[in-house]
Amino acid sequence: MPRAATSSDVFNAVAEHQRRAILDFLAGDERPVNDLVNALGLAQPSVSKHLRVLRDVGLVRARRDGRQILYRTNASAIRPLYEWAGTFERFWGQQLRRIKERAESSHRPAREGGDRPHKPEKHKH
Amino acid sequence: MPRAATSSDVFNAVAEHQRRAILDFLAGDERPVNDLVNALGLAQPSVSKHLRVLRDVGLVRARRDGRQILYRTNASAIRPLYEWAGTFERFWGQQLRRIKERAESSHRPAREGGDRPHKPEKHKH
DNA sequence: TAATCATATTCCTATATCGGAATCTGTCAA
DNA sequence: TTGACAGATTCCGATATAGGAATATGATTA
Repeated sequence: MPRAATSSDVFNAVAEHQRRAILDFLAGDERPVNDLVNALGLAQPSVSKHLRVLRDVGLVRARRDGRQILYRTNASAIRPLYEWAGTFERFWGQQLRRIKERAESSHRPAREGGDRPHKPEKHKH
Repeated sequence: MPRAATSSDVFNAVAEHQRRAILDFLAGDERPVNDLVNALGLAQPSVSKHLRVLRDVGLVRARRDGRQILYRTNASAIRPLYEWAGTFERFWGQQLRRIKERAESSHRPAREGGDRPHKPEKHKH
């Protein structure tokens, strides 16, 4: 089995660096494709293909305006990502605390039982 | 050029559904590999390979404890993702407002196309 | 009508991938 | 020691990819 398709969900679509750059550029207001080509320095077909992927997963919206097509980031499609990442938020502080503790205890060679019973130290035989 | 390596950055590593499941499971406290095998119903080699990717980008930390190796999610590595997604936060409300406006004006013969580029009326000639 | 601009699609190819099966490494117990 | 357990690694194969080049579609203007 190969990797999941880039257009299978937001996570896969957003994995590509250039597509994130496109979303950044298109946040706020709509722009024609050519603006992206100039701003990102990519070939026009590349931009079109990236936009296709982004549109397939709902990350951008498109609207024709005469000759050009105006794209705009659909920010709400990014929310699932934001919320998933946010579920780890409460562990950030926790982890920083743990690292700090470890750093402090490296000063003193003394080992003492902590408040939390953690598994036996890595020991070698 | 193929897709960027899964272990090239957090975004690519996290694109895979099973790896997100692993991160969810390993948030909070450390667990041996076998717990993951049982919890996710994946083959052991698959789990090991996913863990390898996650470790390469710093999303998990490993520690040997006797026969088993305990893994734990390194939540802080998820922050870049959270912060990138967060830059779009201010557009969510904005966009919801726009959608609402559009819905309200749908009573009247509103100009302005939908979310996809549709063929405009054949113009007169 | 033809010419031109703006964008999309198709064809091409090297490559990283995921899962499965088999195998290897390392640790503990008797 | 041997055996058993816990994980990691290697080999395999089908597949979706990203970029480049060439081409196609669609809209406007002369």
